[in-house]
Amino acid sequence: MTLPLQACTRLVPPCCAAYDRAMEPPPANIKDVASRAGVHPSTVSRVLNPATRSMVSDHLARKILAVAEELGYRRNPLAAGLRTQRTLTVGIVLPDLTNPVFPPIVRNAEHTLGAQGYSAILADTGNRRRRERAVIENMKTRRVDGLIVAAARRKDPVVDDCVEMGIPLVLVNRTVDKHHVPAVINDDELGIELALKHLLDLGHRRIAYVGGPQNTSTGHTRYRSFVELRKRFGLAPDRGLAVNATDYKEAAGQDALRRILTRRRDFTAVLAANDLLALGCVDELQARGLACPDEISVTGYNDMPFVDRLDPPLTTLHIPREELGVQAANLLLERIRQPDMPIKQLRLEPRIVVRGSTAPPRLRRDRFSSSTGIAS
Amino acid sequence: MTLPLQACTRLVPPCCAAYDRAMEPPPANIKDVASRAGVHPSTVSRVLNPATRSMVSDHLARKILAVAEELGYRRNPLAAGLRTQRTLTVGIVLPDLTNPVFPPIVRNAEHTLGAQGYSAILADTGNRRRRERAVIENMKTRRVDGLIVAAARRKDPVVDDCVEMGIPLVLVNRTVDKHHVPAVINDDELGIELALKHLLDLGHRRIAYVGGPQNTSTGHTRYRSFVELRKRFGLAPDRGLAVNATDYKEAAGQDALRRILTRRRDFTAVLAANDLLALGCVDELQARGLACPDEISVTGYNDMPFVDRLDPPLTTLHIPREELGVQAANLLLERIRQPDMPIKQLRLEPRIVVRGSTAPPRLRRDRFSSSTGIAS
DNA sequence: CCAGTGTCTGCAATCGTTTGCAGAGAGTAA
DNA sequence: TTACTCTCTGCAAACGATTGCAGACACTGG
Repeated sequence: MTLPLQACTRLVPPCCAAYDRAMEPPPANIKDVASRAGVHPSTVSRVLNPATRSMVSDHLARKILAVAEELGYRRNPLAAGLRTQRTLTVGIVLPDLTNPVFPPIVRNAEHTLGAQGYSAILADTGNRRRRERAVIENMKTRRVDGLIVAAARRKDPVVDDCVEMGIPLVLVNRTVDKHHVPAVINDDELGIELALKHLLDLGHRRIAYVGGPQNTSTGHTRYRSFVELRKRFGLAPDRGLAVNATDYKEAAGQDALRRILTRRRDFTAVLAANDLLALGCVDELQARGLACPDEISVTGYNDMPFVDRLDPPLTTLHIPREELGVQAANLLLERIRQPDMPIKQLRLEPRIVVRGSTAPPRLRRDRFSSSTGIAS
Repeated sequence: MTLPLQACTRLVPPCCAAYDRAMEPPPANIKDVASRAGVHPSTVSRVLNPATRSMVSDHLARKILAVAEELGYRRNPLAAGLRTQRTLTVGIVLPDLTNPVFPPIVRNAEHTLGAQGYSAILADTGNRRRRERAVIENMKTRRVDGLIVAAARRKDPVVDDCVEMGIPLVLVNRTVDKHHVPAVINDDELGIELALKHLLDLGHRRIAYVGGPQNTSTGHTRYRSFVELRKRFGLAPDRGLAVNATDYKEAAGQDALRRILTRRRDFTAVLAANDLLALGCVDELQARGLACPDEISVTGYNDMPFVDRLDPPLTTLHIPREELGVQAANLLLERIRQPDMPIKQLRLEPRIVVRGSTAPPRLRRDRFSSSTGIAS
């Protein structure tokens, strides 16, 4: 006869686990509950798992639940995850948490995930591809059940890998060029149309465009929409009035507008692809002594928190940030639970919020022609 | 003789694990590496673990590493965590991610943790105690190695529990009344002193105070500092000019100032305990047609992103947000690795940033006396 | 009384690592 | 040759839960 398998000496954990240093006993085990209730661990497991709960008689189940409660039993997610390959954990990957667009999305995603028992592990890539790859790799080895990615590029091999490996994944805010990746994004075409219409309605005709990085779907779509909508609205194409920034940051926006201003000064409005870019534009105008909106109007995109209190208050496109987070989370949960559902893409509608940074154009011929001689 | 223990049929995982649906083989495990290298799994484990690496001969180690590389082996953190009781995971608990103070803290904390192999589980309590308890409970059952808590109340039983259980924990931004909890906070006394001095230097004498919730350490300390510093600077105590808001939000700040304004109108400046409160104050002034800073100056606290571009640009106290995150993370790592080190509290110094919301006071006697009759 | 049916519970293997212990083997000294 | 060290590697028992399988048991109908 070999050693008894269940020699009941609970080994003290090998290293300095937290409860090792306190007086606390180790948290109760499924085995503890079982022996206290006089049943087998497997029965306890079945009672505690909603899906198998019906397998055990009501009377016994009630008793087991009582004992579990009494002992303060908590399921160990590591052990369970090891066995089931499910961790009730999802990864959230952001390009830049300090961009005020993202906190509301993250917050709402986290809430709705949490309500279903999922925890969110967060990573900020700082807009760097290397880091994106690294954090997603890390999340994969941590066996997350799914990913919410807000940092996607249009061509994103990391995302492709995840899709190929069958890891449930939902893109939010930005998407990739390939179809068939679930995503919750904004209707950027509509957004640009609203902004452009607004400017046209005010009477602007020469409208500059400061776009976002073309390797993001938002940057690309907004730019393309701008170009096409100009055509549709009967404006002549005018390449010189559009510059795409390399980054969704103020400095990049300022830089882009500066590049436009070095060659042209005959526009009366700037349509920016993002609030931060718009702020950069406002900075550049200010630096050159051009009044906004009196001389040049500016519009943004995203309606970040606090842009309503800026000087001037920014006319921009409001996107349903909370909704983006909630929907992304729900879509992900759906994919986790039913991986074979057809792939959904949600496109949420922005609405324009008119504030102080836009106004009808004023004739600036004089100023333009007089300043043109000394333009650097 | 019983069944051979290592019957080599890898069981297909019971449920629809990700790689189950793709063509991918299951990721290599330590046993695969071992058999491919012709050694025992334990040897592989020792090679892969830096602490035990020296136990195995260099030659063999090199070979094993090569095989691991070749098979694309990745340690399974669930299994390792189950065994070692360490998860390389820490929880970050926030009161409100949409408060712009927190993203930079989180971001930097996450980065420095990530550099050491730790992942961050994020939870936003929405400022609710119930949720705080719930998320921390959840993190504990997930066996996080430590916690960074930015949502602490002055009396916080949840925090006490963690400390008592010996779970490594670091408070950030806010602390608790009890001593001996590691924390990285601001020197609020200094901050209030700088703000008050600034206002005094400008010539203000009747200074209202809009404070934060008194159940937070920041709210409490800033209020107390304000009261004491008034005394120290020779101003008579004046209870009627100070109101503490119930929340660090604009609406609460506006409300607080409204309450002051119903009884008093003889102050020339408002010192707010937080930027959001300050914004609320500005709103209230605006609503009453009182010009800021011409009639009443306002100061904030935190130097949130974008308050420099507001109308008016907010005079406020800049806190080293990035530093807060980095230091909190480092302090936590230190505590995780050396739980018996003496407890540290870091107090970082704010500096004042003077902007457009403060100006010298103007005599408003006339206005005050004329309006006092019709004050609601 | 027996066979058949259905419900409930227990058994034991398994997920992938870690680690105390012991044994294998090489080397040295007597 | 024997005994004794010392270094390195293997063994096997954990960690805590899940689950396919089969057995126990009660009950029914013939």
